Amino acid sequence: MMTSLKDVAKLARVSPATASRALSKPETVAFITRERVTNAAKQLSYQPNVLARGLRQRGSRTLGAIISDILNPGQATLAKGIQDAAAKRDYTVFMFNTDEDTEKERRALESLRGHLPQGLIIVPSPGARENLKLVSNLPTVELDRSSGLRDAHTIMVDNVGGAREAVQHLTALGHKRIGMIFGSMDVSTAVERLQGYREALEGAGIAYREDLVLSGNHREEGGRVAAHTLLNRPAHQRPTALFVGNNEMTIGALLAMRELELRIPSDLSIVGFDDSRWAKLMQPAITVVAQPAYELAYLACETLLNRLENGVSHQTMRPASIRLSTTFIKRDSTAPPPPT
Amino acid sequence: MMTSLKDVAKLARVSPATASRALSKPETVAFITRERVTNAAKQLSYQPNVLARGLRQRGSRTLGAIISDILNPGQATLAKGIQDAAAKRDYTVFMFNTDEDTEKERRALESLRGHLPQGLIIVPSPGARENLKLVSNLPTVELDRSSGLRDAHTIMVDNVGGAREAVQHLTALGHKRIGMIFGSMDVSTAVERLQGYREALEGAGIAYREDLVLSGNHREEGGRVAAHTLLNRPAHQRPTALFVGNNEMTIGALLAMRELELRIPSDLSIVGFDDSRWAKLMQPAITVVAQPAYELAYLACETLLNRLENGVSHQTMRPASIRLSTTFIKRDSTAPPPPT
DNA sequence: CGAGTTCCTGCAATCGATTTCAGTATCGAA
DNA sequence: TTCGATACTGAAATCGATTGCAGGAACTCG
Repeated sequence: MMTSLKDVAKLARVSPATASRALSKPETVAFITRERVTNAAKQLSYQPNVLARGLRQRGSRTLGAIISDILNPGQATLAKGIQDAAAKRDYTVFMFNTDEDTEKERRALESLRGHLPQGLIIVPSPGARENLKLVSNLPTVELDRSSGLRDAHTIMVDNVGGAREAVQHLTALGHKRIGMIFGSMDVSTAVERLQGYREALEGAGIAYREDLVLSGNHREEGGRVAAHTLLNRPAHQRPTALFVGNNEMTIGALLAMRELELRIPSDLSIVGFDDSRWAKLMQPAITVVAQPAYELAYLACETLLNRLENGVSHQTMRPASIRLSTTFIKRDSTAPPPPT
Repeated sequence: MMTSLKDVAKLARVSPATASRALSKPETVAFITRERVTNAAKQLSYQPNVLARGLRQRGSRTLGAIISDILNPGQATLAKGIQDAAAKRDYTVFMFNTDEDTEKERRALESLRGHLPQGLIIVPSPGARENLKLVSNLPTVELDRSSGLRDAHTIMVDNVGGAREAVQHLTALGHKRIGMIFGSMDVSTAVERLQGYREALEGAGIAYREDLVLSGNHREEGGRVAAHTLLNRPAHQRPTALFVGNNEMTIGALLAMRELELRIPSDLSIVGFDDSRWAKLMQPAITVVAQPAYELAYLACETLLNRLENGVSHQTMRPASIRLSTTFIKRDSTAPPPPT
């Protein structure tokens, strides 16, 4: 049913070769011939077969994108940014989800490989370093996190700075016992945010205490458990403020606080990482470190496409590492600590 | 340096033809030969070129999916359901976003067409009826909404029943003036939910009043404006309860109520359509009609794949229309109306 | 007018996997 | 021992678009 280039050529009374050139390299074909071909193509509503073209040209205008969890609004925003940027340059995207699962990531990469994408944008899972060997000569940009690969291009936010600013805000309010719930040690963003937390404490002359820092494993339930553990102590030992490393765990922390009947911000101040709809809808509205997720993803995709279209080899190009800065948004969930 | 089937064949000392058969139709090849081939394939970590295969077989194991807005958590859930179902059967998915824009939808379909997908799952935009002609012989399943095409397969929820149940809950509490914010008349779900609202009112012997029903155009801002208009009246004319047609508009309505300083549920009861994280996190938690979005999408994809693999022709198969039921979740945002 | 360009077009090869068709080897039965 | 059936294997065509190369026409310039 699909009309092929041969049909167009026949209708335009030229060879398939000429038809092909008329459509994709118009300047190499005489004006009048070109007209005949384009008309024929329009008349038959010809659509080139991407598979055939891709086979010959070794790769179609296709990108792979691997994100960690489409249900997380932040990641969904990344997905949208990638797609919009790709669509604008007339690329299509194969999108995969890993659910933070290294094995799923591997399968996604294998499946992707057969489609011969021109490039890859990935939010690397903890095991990405190994997995990415599967596609070692595919131009790749790492988004939001770093896999730790030596010559990778990465587009991330300034996690250290964002975390530092958040915790500085808390110390400036007079908090001394500030807890943190971070993701996990095998994800670079979590490590960096923890680093920012430590730097801010140090800057305020507050000693780092291991018992105030727990992993929440990036998920709501982990955040709830961690917060419960941190906060379920007598008032004089309990942290007076909490810094939470991502949006899902922040929800968990809020649930834990409700279970323990702690009030915000009178009993406890809280700052989250990642802004979201509900953060400003809550009462009180949650103070957060906002990330420019859409811009980040858009930029990652553009970076990749520029690299592809300039024909710069993956190998020779010096790895670029771009950091966008975060925005601190003060709302109503932070206040001076309760009087002792 | 993609390894091709020819390389595998050479290493296994067989012809490419045999190598191909050994991998895809094992029973037609002698055991010992098959072993040699599979070993060679593993050794070279051979990955078939989907483009070449797709070219020859006229179509790769690829599906198209078009959803309306990946940033809406409900739609993101649909995306995930589709992907999981497809991955389980070893299909890959081209995912597109329309942002409810008919023109974007058209471009997505055109782009998709060139990739020769085996099938399509679509959340139709208002203009889908026209756009879908572009791919008229592609097996298609409509998800969540109906385009109105005669012989379409659709997988939706029971919007009428869900809305009816929500409004019955309100009438049972004693509400008489119940407002509704619906999406728009050109989207089937919105029309059906409005229908359910009318049926529930009728069942309770309450007259339908046009001035209590406004369109919010599916978006947060539309919902806010509509709610503001409905609620900005003296207490004795103001609705005592509000039924909102989707999650985004519910957020808008909540913002409007905050602007007008109306308290939930003492001044006003509210029921939303679509459950979400924040609905149960809010204080008070919001009563909603929940949709089985993941199941819906998973089922849509399975339906499509079954149809494909049973080789049932698109034309002859009688159109299936599946409805899943919604779940009413009573939380704390509904209560009897304030005494007059 | 002839040689050298320039411009345009078509032939045929190519990408990688699948599949038809024909050919060889093996085995059982007569 | 020979014939036919069965089981495997390989050569070559095919899918649809692109592209290197060669050839013909037209045009320029001496």
